[in-house]
Amino acid sequence: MIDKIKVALVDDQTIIRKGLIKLFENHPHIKVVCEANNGKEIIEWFEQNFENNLVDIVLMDIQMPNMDGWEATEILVKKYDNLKIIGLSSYDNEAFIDRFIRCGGRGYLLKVQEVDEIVSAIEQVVEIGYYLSERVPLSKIHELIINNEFSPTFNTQVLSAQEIKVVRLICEEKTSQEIADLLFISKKTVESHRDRILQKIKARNMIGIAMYAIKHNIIDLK
Amino acid sequence: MIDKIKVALVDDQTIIRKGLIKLFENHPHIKVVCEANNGKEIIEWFEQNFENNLVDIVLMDIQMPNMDGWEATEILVKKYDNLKIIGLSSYDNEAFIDRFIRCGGRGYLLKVQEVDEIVSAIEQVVEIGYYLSERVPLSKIHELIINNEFSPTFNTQVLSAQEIKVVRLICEEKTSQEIADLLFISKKTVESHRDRILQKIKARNMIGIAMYAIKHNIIDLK
DNA sequence: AAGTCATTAAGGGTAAACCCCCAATTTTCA
DNA sequence: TGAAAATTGGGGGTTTACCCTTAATGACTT
Repeated sequence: MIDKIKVALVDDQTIIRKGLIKLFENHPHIKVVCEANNGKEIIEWFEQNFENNLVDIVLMDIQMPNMDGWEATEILVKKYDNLKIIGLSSYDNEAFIDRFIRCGGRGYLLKVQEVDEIVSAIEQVVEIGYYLSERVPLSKIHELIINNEFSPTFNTQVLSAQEIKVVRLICEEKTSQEIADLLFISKKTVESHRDRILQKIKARNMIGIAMYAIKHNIIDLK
Repeated sequence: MIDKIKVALVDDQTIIRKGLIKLFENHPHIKVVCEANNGKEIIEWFEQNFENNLVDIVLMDIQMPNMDGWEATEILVKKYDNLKIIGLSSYDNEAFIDRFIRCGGRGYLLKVQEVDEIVSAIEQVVEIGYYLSERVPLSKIHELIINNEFSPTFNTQVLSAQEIKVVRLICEEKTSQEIADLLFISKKTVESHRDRILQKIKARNMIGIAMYAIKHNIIDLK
């Protein structure tokens, strides 16, 4: 008999983790070999436990404290060649999916999808290397392979590191002068950054920046 | 032997629903008698199935399409006296919790909490009528009972209807003049509203208004 | 009947945001 | 290595946001 597919679960929501474990408990093809609360934990687990092929598939939540699913996926696929990671998120957001695939993810599942879909996604990734759905069509995978983007590039393709710092401070209700003082640059530079951000994301004003920041997970809602 | 506690599950995420059902499958005190995808579905289910005491406890997700958990809770507790509803959310947000308790909820659980906590929350609500935690302390329940607020009052206690209209348009990157034209009032009136909103919610600028709107569910992130 | 609050509206002032222009330096990448 | 992008900074302009004040009307409450 063929070995079961060895799956690692990464999700901060205990209910999801424990629920999936129960659901896979007597499954003929799938075995859960590891669970982690967040990105940091799964990376630590791999550092302590990685021998060849201990894990085939990681089911990775995206929104997590202590390292999100994008960052963790980026790090893990770089380090462990055979590892294939499937995203698992509440948000059907194209920017989220795009970023996840660019981070090296092989598929993207929504938490509203049926349990059977998760199983077939896992099996499909093991068999053909990626999971196709309406959300991640073949054309997108193709495009990414052709453009050699099947490896980490951040959502910084849009905003640069400094621009993201400015965005974060704007979202904290800071004025340009205050941001300038905090970043040790001139007010004029902050204004340059702000204007460039507005252009890049096609926003009219700082409200648009705030909305963009939330949608693209640049800031946390707490 | 005492009857099992009859629980209804309301959550749009299939994984959560199916996971909880599996987890409660062989539980000695708990029996899942109904599952629903959203607020609308659970209300329809009750309309079709309600005979005395078919359900003891509803585990109600808050963020759902087709009627959220607040609205559904408000409607159900009004209609079915013995029904007790526990909130189940991803967000540890005081405004969310407050609103849920004001809608008639008896407790609030986070999806990151342990499965055992869910079980004891259910048992506690059956025994003493509400579930206490650090998030919903006794003082808050007390306060609500004393002020006779253990029934629906909306988050409109803070912002008025017109103010909320202004907030929504601000979040769409509209200027005061544009909002004035859309609401058929003068620009100066819009500025009055805006200034009053800033005072009420203790914000410095429109970014603060946008953040408030998101946190308090005045606008949707889509 | 008095008080509170929502809604409407206005005057006037300062500061900040917004929108062009330009340009030097450094970093990054093909 | 050479081009592109990021980072920095400035001049100068218009518009908007922000902050203060006042005030009339209507609706709801005690």
